[in-house]
Amino acid sequence: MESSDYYKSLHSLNALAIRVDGKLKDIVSPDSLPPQSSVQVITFTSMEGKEIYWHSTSHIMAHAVKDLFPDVKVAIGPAIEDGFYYDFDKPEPFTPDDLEKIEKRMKEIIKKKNRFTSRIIQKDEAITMFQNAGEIYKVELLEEIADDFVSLYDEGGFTDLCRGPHIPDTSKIKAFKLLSIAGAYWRGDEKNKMLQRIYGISFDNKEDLDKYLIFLEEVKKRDHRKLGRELGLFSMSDDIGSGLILWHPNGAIIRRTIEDFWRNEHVKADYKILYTPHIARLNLWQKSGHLEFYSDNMYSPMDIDGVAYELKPMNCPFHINIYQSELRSYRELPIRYAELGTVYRYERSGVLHGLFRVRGFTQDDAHIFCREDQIEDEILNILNFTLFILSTFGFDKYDIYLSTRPEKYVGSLQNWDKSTNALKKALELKNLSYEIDPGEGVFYGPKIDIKIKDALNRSWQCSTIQVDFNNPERFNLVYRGSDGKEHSPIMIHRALMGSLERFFGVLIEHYAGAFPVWLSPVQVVIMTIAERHSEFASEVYKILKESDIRAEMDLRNEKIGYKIREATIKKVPYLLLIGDKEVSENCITIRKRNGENVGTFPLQEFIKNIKEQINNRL
RNA sequence: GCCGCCGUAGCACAAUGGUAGUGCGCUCGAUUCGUAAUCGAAAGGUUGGGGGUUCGACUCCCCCCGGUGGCUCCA
Repeated sequence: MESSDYYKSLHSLNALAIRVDGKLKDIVSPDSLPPQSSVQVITFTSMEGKEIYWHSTSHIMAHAVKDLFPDVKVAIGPAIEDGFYYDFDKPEPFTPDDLEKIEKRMKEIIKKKNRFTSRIIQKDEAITMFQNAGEIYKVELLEEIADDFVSLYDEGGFTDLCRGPHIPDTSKIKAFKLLSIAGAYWRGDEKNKMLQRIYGISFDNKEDLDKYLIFLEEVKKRDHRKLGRELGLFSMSDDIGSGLILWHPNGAIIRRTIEDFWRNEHVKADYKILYTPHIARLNLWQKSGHLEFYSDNMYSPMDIDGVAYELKPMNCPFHINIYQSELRSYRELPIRYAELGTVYRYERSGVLHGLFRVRGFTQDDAHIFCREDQIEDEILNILNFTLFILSTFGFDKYDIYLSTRPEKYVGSLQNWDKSTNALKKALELKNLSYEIDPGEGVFYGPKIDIKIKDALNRSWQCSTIQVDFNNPERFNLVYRGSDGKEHSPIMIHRALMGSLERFFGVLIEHYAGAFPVWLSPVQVVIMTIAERHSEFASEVYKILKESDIRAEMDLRNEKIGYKIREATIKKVPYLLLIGDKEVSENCITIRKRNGENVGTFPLQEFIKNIKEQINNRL
């Protein structure tokens, strides 16, 4: 929640009743009430109201910090998606040691069963109070509040400017943990002073905390940077540079498989596949407006024979150029150009993160040029196509956002309304629930962002569908209509996976490195018990290769247990064991990476089976 | 970019300012052993780079490079 929102509705809270599991637990009554007082009832059942627990815990943390470091100034401390934080202004950095001390002090406060009480006071009175206490950040917040009254919450002598609500008393926190310390700008603005933020989480029982800590362990285990190295998928190198990805053989196999699938499906969906250069003359970027609107993300131009060229941060101008290479008729539309286009964008060093945020990446980009009357159908098509592609990779849950007109925009209000409604209508036709992100559209048009949810229910921004009024105008795009006159086409940008790099990173974490068979770099490892089985194993290998199955052989003079362990760690879906029995019966024994011993079968039966899985993209 | 933390062999990690080590992996040798680690040997390092303090620096200080947790931004 934005800090401004956070305090915006301070005035609406005059008194608070708290119910837990339907039973009235507490009424927090203010000492003084403005004339128009009312009672707000908050009902929550145990951790259903976890934000309230988290918010209350952040107060307790701030209380503990003030106890231990009286000179620290407190800023804000809200509940967030996973836990809470509080920002502090303290000259010396907090150390991990300090975290332990703070935790210890928090436990003492919790034990005291301090009641959370609220009171409403005059804003001016509050300002004086916080000014006297030296709490300059609270004063700054207070000064922005329009109302005459504000609410304060107190717990054991720690008083904070706060809208509430809170748990009845500190003892309701049964388990908590402080997780990390990080820098954060006051009010999120880098022009402001950097404060120290402590993150934490809390629960009303210990088991849930343990579960959460296990979840964090699982997140660590799935980290694509760790798995990327262990499985030979990708790397980055100091010699090459930050944010630039080397795709190793196993990663490259997965990428190629994704690309082949992507291209085939695009051809089926009547897209034309393009290839375009990585650099273009600076003039082009001037014309497209990128130089004006996007230069912060672009690299310095290079000089080629006295002409300035620029590394491409986007593919659109190239596709537009191809559109313009001929006169277009209304009969041709929609024209759908798709490209796995590699772009380079400057990203600040601090934001780079594995495959999730890089400086060179390949977008699964497409630009659709259509008539106004086709826009709804096209968006619906794209939406269907997106959901199909995503579900193929096991993503069936999404958060969808519709971003509307920002303050700085190009195009007519009429166009904005029309296309925003088209996006809305498509979402509603598909019966997809979405949230509106007001003012978060791109300057050139509204967009739909789809955040996919992975196996751990974490959200990732990948797909985006954007309507563009800017480029058709800047490049003066036209088509000849049935009336014989020139018309301006609508342009839609879309990326389904977003970028191959980020999508790959998400895939790695989603599957925890255990890719489905069709994506697995190595689908089968054939392993022998003893050296006398090598010949038979080689025959099996040859047949599998001929069947287009990605197989490897392990003929080493090692124990079978060792070979199994190694292949299992590499997350190879099928292990084929070959010993005396298999040779004499002319079959193979199958073991899966999850440890399941499937049994002994004729090779052809296995091939038929695995091919079926691969063809069905399982 | 900013704040904090980190940088030691391919990987994971040790080493109160006093000779740089362990495990895994790699290489070699032995073992031919049926469902997650056979035994042994050897190789492998200007401790990210530069400068300083010190008789002596992996260790302390400064600058740079890179990574990392966040802030902001985003595919």
